[in-house]
Amino acid sequence: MPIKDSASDASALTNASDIFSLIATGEAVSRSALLERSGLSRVTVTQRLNALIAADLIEEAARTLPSGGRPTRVLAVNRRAGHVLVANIGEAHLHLALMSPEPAVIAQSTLRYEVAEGPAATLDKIADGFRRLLSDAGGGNGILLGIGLSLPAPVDYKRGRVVGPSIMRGWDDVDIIGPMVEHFGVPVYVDNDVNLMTLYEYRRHFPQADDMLFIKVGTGIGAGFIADGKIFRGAHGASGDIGHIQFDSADAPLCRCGKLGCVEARAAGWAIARDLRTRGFKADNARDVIALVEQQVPEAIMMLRKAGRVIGEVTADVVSILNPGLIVVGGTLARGGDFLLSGIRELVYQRGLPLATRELTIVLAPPQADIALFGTGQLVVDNAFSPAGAVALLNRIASAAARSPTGRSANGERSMERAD
Amino acid sequence: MPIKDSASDASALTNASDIFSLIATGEAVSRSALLERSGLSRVTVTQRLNALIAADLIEEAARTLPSGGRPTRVLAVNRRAGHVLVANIGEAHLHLALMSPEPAVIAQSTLRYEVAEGPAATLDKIADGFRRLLSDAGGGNGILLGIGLSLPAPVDYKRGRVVGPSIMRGWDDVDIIGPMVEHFGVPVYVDNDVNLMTLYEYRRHFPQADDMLFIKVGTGIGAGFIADGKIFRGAHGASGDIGHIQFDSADAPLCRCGKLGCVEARAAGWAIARDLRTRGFKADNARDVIALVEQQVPEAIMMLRKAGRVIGEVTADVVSILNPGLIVVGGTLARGGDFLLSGIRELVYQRGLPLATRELTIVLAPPQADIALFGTGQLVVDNAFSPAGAVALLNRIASAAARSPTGRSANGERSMERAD
DNA sequence: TTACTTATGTATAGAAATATACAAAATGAT
DNA sequence: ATCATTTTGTATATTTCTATACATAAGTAA
Repeated sequence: MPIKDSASDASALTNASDIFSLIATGEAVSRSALLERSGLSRVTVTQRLNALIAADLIEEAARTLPSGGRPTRVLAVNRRAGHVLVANIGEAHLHLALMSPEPAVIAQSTLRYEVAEGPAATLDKIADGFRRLLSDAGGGNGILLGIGLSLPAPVDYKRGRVVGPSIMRGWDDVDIIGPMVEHFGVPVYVDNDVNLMTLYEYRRHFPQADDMLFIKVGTGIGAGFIADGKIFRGAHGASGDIGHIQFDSADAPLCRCGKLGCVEARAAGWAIARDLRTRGFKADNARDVIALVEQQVPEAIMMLRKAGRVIGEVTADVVSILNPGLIVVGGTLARGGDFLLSGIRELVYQRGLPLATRELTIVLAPPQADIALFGTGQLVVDNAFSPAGAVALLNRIASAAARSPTGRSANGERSMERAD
Repeated sequence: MPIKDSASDASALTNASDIFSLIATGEAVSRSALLERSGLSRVTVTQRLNALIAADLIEEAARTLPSGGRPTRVLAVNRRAGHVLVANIGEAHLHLALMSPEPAVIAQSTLRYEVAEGPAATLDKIADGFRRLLSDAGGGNGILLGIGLSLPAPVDYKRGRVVGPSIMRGWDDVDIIGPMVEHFGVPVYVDNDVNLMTLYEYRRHFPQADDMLFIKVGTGIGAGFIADGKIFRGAHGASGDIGHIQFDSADAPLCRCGKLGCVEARAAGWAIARDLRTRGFKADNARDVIALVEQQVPEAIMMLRKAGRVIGEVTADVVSILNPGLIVVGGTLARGGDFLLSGIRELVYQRGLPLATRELTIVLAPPQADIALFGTGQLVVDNAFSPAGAVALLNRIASAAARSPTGRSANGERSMERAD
């Protein structure tokens, strides 16, 4: 009865979201793990899993796990099953990428732009860039899982909007998700770049940490926080704004935010560059500072050390308040290594209570470019593979299949073959 | 077929945890809401709900909700279905209570004790006190939902142990849950008192807030934080330790923790009492300070105002880091009202970025004694009524019924009556 | 090779949940 | 009083899931 078969297959597929999510999030990598974690019966798991495999969403990996008996077959999301589109909006350029679910870059492009262009034109430019990436890459692989945008501003994540005045002039409270959904009809996520860097460091390098503080020390200073495995965003998406915590002192420098004595004005890339310029060096931003440090210029090294202690002071406060188990220091100035880190460590261990610091690890982020972009990809994939996201995804696939009566997927025959 | 009926009833009851949890947490108060929220069919919801009503766990409230048609019947947990036992361990006394699920006190007692007695003897003393409360109250109502302990020390909530050196000398890393479970065979929860005060303020007075910061200003200073509706506890349960954040200054006072310039040493009840004594007043703790403030003693008022500004300084940092939407100030010194609050407000709005403070509300906690004790009851009830807790609870009820073949509950007849 | 172990698939009967349809109840509005 | 409206209960046939049992697969260790 081929008709009934394909009907039950389709329902098995849309009901397979729990199975899919367990595999995709790595919570269960084998059939037996699926049985345990899902609480479903062996028959049901087998049936749903077969539907996922027939639809080419899940595949058996080549490797197996030793078990003492028959080796466990490892299940994984088919990396050609889907892709994501991400954009990192900087101050002077847009960095776009088509990514696989790992996430890894399939294709990318960089576009010039200025904040002055405003949100509508910029979002159109991004949509155009996305379409070009897709067509250049032959349409990508499989289904478009979702779209992500990284912005250098506070973002109300739930509403997907920039909140408050920021570098992104003209974007305050502008709807970003709406236009992008209209263009592509897939889930769209928007977040602050530091949050996304934090997410990527966590998921890629420190997945075992439950709580993690990420400190970005670049031209500006910001922090992101992972609590209980999730990004902590605060009430209005403005959490982690440690750059503008003030310290009193006689010579408190003026910050670009207009206040006196902010951490940024004492320790950010722009502040160090400012101080180096007064000493006759040529330096405009964090990259110039690091270049001087790498040339072993004593003044630059001294200032980086001093910046470390300033950041350490505020980090000690953060440690008292949040009690993280791990602190990861990234951003351009983190390339300065121990010159930056030693000062942070010094102040944190000096000021923190023994309890909060006795099992605290402070490390440098492994050097890697474009962390925010990868983090954006990770965010989209995490959402697509979450239980709720998986439901939506499989519904999307099912309705797409219903519209094109040529078959459920590119592999209609294969599913027939399996169904027998 | 009465035999089959009662068997299917029993299975309907243990499967009813999802329904129970929805009602108990207030997520669904009517049958139609249950249908929507659970995603189950009408028949299934009706069957499970009947099992819960037959077991006297859920009842129909007298009031109904207008709907335009037939009024909606309101469902609620039968307040006589269960009770909790809670203990607040202070520095010189144990405060025990038997509570209903609201939570409201059914019976209570206060026992003298000293920290020097050590954990084993203290836990025995608590268990004895609990048993006396139970027998005095005629065994409480219904099933014992769980037990909760509030401690004036950092607690690793997941492990249920005090972590690090603290006022609770001798308790570091001692198993608390094990002995109590052995005594009573029910779930046991242990948490820090400030966290529990935070939980109660949130659930009772500000349930609509997603993110909330609670600052306790008493003899000591501490903070608790609600993130996304849950207590945020940090990696080792030491989050919220704002009392020992340091500010540099020429005259930095010595803190009882051994460091210089801590917030506590400048603004806590013990520090104000210390300063009042040097001026010839008699004051030992926060209560004495408030007594002087209420007598309009100018020096006391001045010092409370100053303390407010110190707390405001550290609160401004917390706001930058966490970006809460609501700050609630409680503890003994909060009875000082605006004398304390104005300084906090002043510094927070002065130092915080516009974005973080533009929708920030800072309020006093409504005066109420024993908030920590109520918070402990709330914690136990919240856990018992959570989806996972409801599963365990109903299993416990089912196995208790299986052991006593006289009936599922005290109301066997009634369930028969309903079954027909 | 053979025995042992764990992983995995499937047939069958039975249990549980659903969809659908209808009926009855309880209120306000006309 | 009658009607419209919403809530709530239940009977029926059907679908879906489970439990149980058995069979087979694919390694390791003797």
